[in-house]
Amino acid sequence: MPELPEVETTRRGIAPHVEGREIVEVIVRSRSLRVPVPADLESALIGERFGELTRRAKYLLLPVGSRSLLWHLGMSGSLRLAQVGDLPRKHDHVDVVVEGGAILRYHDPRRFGFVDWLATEAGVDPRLARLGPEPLSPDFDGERLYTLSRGRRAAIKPFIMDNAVVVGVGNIYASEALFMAGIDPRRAAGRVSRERYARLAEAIKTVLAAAITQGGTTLRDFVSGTGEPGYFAQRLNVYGRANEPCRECGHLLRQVTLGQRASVYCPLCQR
DNA sequence: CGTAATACCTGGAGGC
DNA sequence: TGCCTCCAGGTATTAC
Repeated sequence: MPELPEVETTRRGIAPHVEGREIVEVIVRSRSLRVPVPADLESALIGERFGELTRRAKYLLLPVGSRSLLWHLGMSGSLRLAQVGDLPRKHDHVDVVVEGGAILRYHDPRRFGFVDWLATEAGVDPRLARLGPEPLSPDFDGERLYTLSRGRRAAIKPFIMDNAVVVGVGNIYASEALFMAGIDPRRAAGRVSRERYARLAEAIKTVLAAAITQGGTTLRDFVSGTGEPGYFAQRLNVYGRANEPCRECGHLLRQVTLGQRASVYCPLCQR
């Protein structure tokens, strides 16, 4: 479900309802997420207040007292606001109830996501330590892509989805950015020019920023923290459109598999 | 080191 | 209706 725009949309939706609020109850219905829910989660959270919510890559960081929660939505997770009295549905694994009656409710059918303590001792949390730059920051540009890609024979699409290269670019937005930049997703990363990488970096920024503005992409059931769907799906040019006509040239879009992921592209517009 | 394959888990869609 | 296979927005680990 969530790539960077969906996680950012979630953060923006829930932040005003939980920041500065005291946690009054924690309900864990299933502890078996990708990382087991910490045994002390309930006891450690009650009585603390949420600090300012931030995001790094597709991770949400929620400060509580002297520590922070590291929350990842995995493939099918969502973090939504509910109210005391709203009955939990199947796969609603964790509720964090704050003063005033708002509930931060974690739903995740596939359980690829997790909530865990951010490591504080011994420096940086290993899950964040090796991440590349944020795609919307000035630290990310075509020059970085060009430099890191020299000598790489793997396809450019899995290359830009590598978190060590740049974070937050998942299957949807990698596909869309490559279309916008006119680059064939199968092309070897090391065989793309500096000029084309400059264009690709701009395309990644443009696509992600537009998706955030639209509230993310709702394919099946993504909803923001406040329950609204994202409207970027209407803007998708290639993702999910195999065998449909290219919006630019009319040629039928083709699907191949790269790095175990479906990749749709236009054989005429992308070279 | 880079690259590819695999594993984690559930549910929806489509074929029969 | 049911059973089967395939596919899905992510990431960590393993094996070359």
